Amino acid sequence: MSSTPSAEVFALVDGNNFYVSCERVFNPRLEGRPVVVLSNNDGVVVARSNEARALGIDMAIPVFKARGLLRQHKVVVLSSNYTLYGDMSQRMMAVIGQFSPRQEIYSIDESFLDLAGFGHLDLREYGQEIRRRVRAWVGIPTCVGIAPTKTLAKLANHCAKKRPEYDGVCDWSRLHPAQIEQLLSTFPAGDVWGIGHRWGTRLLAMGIRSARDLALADAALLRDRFGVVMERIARELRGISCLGLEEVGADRKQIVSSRSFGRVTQSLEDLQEAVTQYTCRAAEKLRRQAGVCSTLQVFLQTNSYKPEEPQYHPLATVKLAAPTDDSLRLTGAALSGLRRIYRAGFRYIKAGVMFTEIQPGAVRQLQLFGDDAAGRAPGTQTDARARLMVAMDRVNHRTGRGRLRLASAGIRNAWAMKREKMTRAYTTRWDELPVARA
DNA sequence: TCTGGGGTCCTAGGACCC
DNA sequence: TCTGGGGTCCTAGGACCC
Repeated sequence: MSSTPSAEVFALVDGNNFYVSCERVFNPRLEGRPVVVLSNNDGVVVARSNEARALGIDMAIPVFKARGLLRQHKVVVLSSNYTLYGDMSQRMMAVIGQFSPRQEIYSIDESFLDLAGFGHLDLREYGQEIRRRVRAWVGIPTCVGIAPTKTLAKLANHCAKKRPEYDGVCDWSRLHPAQIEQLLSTFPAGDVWGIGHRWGTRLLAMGIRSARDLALADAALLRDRFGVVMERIARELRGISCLGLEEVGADRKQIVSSRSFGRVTQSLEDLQEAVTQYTCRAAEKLRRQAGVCSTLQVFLQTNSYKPEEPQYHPLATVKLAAPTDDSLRLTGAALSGLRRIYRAGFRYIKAGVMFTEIQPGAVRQLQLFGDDAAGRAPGTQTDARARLMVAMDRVNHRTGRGRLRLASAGIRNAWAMKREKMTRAYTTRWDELPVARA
């Protein structure tokens, strides 16, 4: 594939089977065994060891569908320990960051490095050094893909992982044109970064099967049928860099807190408890990034896996009088939205709260007609509230989430997520997990 | 019986304005 | 027969990612 020479060089470093690898660091007996890690609610498989993958356990498969395979092969089943994975991620990213002045942390287990200007080095050897250091210092096995565009770096990373001859590092620029040809033509278009299930199917229908087909496809046609995103992907496959490194850990533009219930509920009281808790959780995240929010959304969902039941997926948008990070105000707004959309007679399985229109707290607009203008010294009540929020966050951080909570969060929480089933056989493993301490 | 949660970006279409 | 046109803002929804 001919490509316009690009001055850019990206490395994509990612942890192999990251969640499983984190567990193995603290429990070496898991080495060599099939292991899966489940989603937050023990609902679906979100990580698999190579051994589990070889057994045909698919990613994102619901646990109840995989139960037979899991039992038959004595697969070790673990609930997610996001505290552990988050901590391991930070350590891993810090080590990887030593290898370039510019790093983008793309996800919990993936990081792009800017290696432009490192041309004097043997980048394959450099990649091996990254792998060795992360393995030695953090304990996580990684693979490295190096290429002139991020999309190709992802593809190279995939090759590094799947083809033993690369020994964990694939440097695109060191491949012969014939090798590149061969790699691209055997790589399914649907597996290219940015092509999901829907687009993959549509591409197939157009006769575009491989990454090579996609790279060679007519750009105007792609743009017309799919939009600029697809056009960019095709260009990136041709070696033309369209996606830059996004270095700054930008603040979230939206914050979501939502969760499925342990069992369906029809009661407004249950929903009020849930919405209160989700709003407070989102507000904590908002304060952590020192942001304020002026619009939020509340949504409810019935179980769409049961089409025979009446379906209702309402969404309410609530604008606040002034941007705020105050849990009480935000909860008041969320509950008013909830009352607007709640209808009796539906079996709700999930609720959620989404903060949108987030801005930095430093530029917060003063409320013209509100607490501050009500005859008190400016800022008095606002400041007291802010101090209360800080205190609440501190207590909850130290003593566990939800220790201090609003009354409307409730105590009974009959709807709360349960783990009874999955954990029946493996609940003890929680206790067996050594706890990582900084 | 049992199907995750938290993000981003882009686009189409309606409302509104001049 | 024929019913302005263009810009902007907002929202909902669709697609993708891990």
